[in-house]
Amino acid sequence: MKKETKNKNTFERVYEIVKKIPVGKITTYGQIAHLLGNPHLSQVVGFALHSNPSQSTIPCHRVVNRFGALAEAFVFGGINEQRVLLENEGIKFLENGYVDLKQHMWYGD
DNA sequence: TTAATGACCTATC
DNA sequence: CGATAGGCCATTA
Repeated sequence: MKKETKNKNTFERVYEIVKKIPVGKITTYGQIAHLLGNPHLSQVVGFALHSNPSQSTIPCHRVVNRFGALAEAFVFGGINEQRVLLENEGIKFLENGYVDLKQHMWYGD
């Protein structure tokens, strides 16, 4: 017996939010978790992207940690690849290799 | 099946 | 002020 089918899990919630990120902007796991209602869901957010069931649909490269640094573990072909992707969208990187959160930090809608 | 981990963040001592 | 532990959800072994 299945339970309710329209039960939207937090996972899908994360996907919806990540997919809603406008081009040229980025967000952090904590921000998404906060939008979900629990700031501690940040772990789930990272896991959602890790599973990446819709890698082609979910711009994981737009999601960075709270420091504005990209997760070196999730880079598909190298951190450089991600930097190029973000720069291609108009995101500027700092000399330290971090993203300028003050410039592209996206706060939900 | 149970158990433990994980691309994290926040709160507390 | 600095460091530590906890927490939440789903996936994987």
